[in-house]
Amino acid sequence: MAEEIKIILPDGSIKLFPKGASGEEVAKSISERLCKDAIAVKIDGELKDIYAPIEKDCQLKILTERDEESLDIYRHSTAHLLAHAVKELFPEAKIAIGPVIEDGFYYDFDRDVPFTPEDLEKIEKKMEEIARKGLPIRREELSWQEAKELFEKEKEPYKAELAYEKGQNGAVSIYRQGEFTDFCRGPHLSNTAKIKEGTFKLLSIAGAYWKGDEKNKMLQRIYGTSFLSKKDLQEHLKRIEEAKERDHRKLGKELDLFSVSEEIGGGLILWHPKGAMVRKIIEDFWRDEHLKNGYEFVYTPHVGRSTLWETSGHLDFYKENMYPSMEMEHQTFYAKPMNCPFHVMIYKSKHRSYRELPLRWAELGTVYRYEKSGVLHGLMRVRGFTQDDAHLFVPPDKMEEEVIGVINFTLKILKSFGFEDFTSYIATKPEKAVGEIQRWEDATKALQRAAEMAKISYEFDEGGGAFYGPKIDIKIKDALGRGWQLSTVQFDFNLPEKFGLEFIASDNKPHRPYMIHRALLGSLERFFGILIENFKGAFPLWLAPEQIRIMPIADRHIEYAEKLSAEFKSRNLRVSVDSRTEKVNYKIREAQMEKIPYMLIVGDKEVESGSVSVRTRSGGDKGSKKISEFLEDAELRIKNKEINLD
RNA sequence: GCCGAUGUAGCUCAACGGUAGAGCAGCGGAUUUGUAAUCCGUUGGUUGGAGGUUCAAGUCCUCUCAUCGGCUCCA
Repeated sequence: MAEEIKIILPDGSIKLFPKGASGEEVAKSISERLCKDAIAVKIDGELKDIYAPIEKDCQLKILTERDEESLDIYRHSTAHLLAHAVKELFPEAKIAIGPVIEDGFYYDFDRDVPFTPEDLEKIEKKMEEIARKGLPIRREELSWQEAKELFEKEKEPYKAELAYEKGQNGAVSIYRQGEFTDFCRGPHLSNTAKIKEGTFKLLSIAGAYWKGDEKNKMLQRIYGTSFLSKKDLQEHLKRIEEAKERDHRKLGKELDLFSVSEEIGGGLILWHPKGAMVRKIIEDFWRDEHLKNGYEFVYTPHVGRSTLWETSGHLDFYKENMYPSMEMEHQTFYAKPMNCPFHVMIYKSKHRSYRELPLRWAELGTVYRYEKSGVLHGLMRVRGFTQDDAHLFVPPDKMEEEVIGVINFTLKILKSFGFEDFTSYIATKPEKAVGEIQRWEDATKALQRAAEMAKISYEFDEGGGAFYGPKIDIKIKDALGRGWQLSTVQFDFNLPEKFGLEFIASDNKPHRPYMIHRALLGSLERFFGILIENFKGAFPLWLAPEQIRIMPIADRHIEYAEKLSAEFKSRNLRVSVDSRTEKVNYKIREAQMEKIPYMLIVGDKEVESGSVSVRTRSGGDKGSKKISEFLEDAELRIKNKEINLD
């Protein structure tokens, strides 16, 4: 009599099966449908292939489309299908790795001839063909030596290398489907036919270094994605389209906000009047809030002598990110990549007493950094940018309080721009670091406490801090659910040391202050880019470069329009009059495309009754309103920084 | 920096190795208009830059710059 094993299902029920039964059989015993839908199984919390024999009593869960883990398995099998198709079409291509990533998967290949977009179509067709064949996908376990030998025989050097590396902890596994064999941990779907037509798509081709190392050979990466249903894939493709529509580079051009000129150089931003207006409003707000929160402002130069950067250490650890030097009268200067040494020099300009600490010095400081040409990207990654920087010099006993204050201040500012969803990352001490251990621990703890007090979620990035101190980075989510890192609060144990910063405490002895760098918005360029994408160029009323456009219907209404305009301007509203001899439809269409929040149409009726006909960019015709009524409403929305107009 | 793609009028895009074109914008004129494009006319280009192949180059080749998708890196 065959030995029996007990299988506990998620609902608590227990079933008996002969030893060596598979998840597939268990599923079948429950229903045919479940068996057909099964993607993989979870045995005692471990993901396994659906056909894997079960050798002992266990808890078992059959994963279907409804389970979160299923999508990754599905994608991973799609990646194998991709590699399989490529090998059939281009046998000379060597396969490297093909993992699942956030929105899909990729597979790296080594092939002398580059893949073309037409190749992608061919590969996709071949994938469908292989899927339809319904090839069983089967796992095999073997020693790493066997695996290495196998892949060497198949002339797959990358796989052989992986077999050697991964094999150092014991046995490894491979998966076969038809003629195709891949080195893989699994689990996988049980059959290529389980990958349904219309659920996957190849998206792009890109270069990628083997193992992500610049020194290694560059391989060709094919990106793709797959979903458990056609509908999910379609939705994802729509999201990609939506992201394209929101691209700040596209909108920046259309709305005449900024540009980059080849003549000036890549990564150097020209802020056009409308973009500059938004920036001015952000800056004004930023300054006002800083004043309210106990900051003082400083201004510092754009360049500084090499001796400064030697003392600060930047020429040691940051040189490859700095613009090359400038020589002048036997002295060497560098454009600043950071503001901190300048602020430190202000600190050092006289003796500091504990009575004046903490000092909080803020500056919208423009810095220049050399970025490799290939990484430049619109406003998001540039070579000259303005940080909303500040440095805090804090006595140890006020350190924690100060950190909590900074985090709260940060969140308040971010919320003003309509961001609500925050996550944070606390980066702790890396192996190579400067500063006393005690200070690292105290500072890290303070960051953690601040995150807790502010009620934002946080994760530790162990060892992820800079060598000079721990930090907390705050990420926001935008309207499309994409994460962006904006704020950062970093301790610096290096500069106070290097520059010998001190303050005289009540014991009449010199002590070393804590120095904290922080930026709330990150840089004005990147922040502006994020705002553009988040709002799809339709800035909230308080930020809109032009808030109101008045549209007289005929020439005889211009006088009235101008009168209104003058009155609005005197109340600090940003308004213009479209007095061209054009139809109202024409004027509206233009204003609408410029995403102007309010359109006020004035004709005979309005002139007579002293009113305006209000139209919003989002809600269309709002009907006629008394001027005072309109003003009151608009001004309230501005004051409250409301995003909605209707 | 590396791999690949792209670069044509202000913008969006056409043009088999054989005279560079369209729509929009701009400009001129007509139209005095009620909630997303009124009509007519018209200007505009060393085809990113530099070399080369060819009787002939926007088109083919080399170099270079920029942009795009990634890699590495990052505010």
